[in-house]
Amino acid sequence: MSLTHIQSFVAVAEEGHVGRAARRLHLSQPPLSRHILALEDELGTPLFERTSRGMRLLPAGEAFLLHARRILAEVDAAVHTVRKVGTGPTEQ
Amino acid sequence: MSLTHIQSFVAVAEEGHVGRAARRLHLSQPPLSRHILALEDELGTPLFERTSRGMRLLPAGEAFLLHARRILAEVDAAVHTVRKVGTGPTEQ
DNA sequence: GGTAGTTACGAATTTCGTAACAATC
DNA sequence: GATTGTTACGAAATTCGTAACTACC
Repeated sequence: MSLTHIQSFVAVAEEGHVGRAARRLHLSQPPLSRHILALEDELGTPLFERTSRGMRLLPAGEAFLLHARRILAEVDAAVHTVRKVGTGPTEQ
Repeated sequence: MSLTHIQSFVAVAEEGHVGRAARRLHLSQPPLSRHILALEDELGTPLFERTSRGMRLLPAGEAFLLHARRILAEVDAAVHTVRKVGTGPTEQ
């Protein structure tokens, strides 16, 4: 599991479409499709239902999405906090 | 930034020593040292003070440690939640 | 036949470990 | 000189993109 995979998952979940998510991430479809497959393989369960029009979240995917967003938000918060402290009062 | 880097950071923060953290992670020292350097480079500020006996957290590192632990805990929770839902009532 | 996701495969990138280095006691 | 972290560098592993494939309207 990697942050890249998590970002990919969120993009596909939000777009409901690997192709659009790939464009949004400036990536081609195959690697993005592989990210999702790797995630599903690692978690041991499918996260999406493949329809003729795209990808629809399964219950496991809905559950993962909540955590995924929290993880990415926490990473963001970590970066901002550290940058603030790092350039803070004691720093030259 | 990757989850691997975050795990490496937490191990070094807890051990106060790259060598011990490397053994704990089943990794050799150089890659682990590089993980920390990459993290510091990406965050734009040092996280540790290098002493003659090991690594001591700087204020920026202390701040990052709180977030890092939350990120790893959230990843863990995501895995467990999805596994539970995935093998849940609707699944065969 | 058009639109969707996936698989094959070679090229580019990343990451590892051994060895050598630098610095502090 | 022993113990620490870091840099050099070649080998191994990963990840990418193009092209080809499969499946469903």
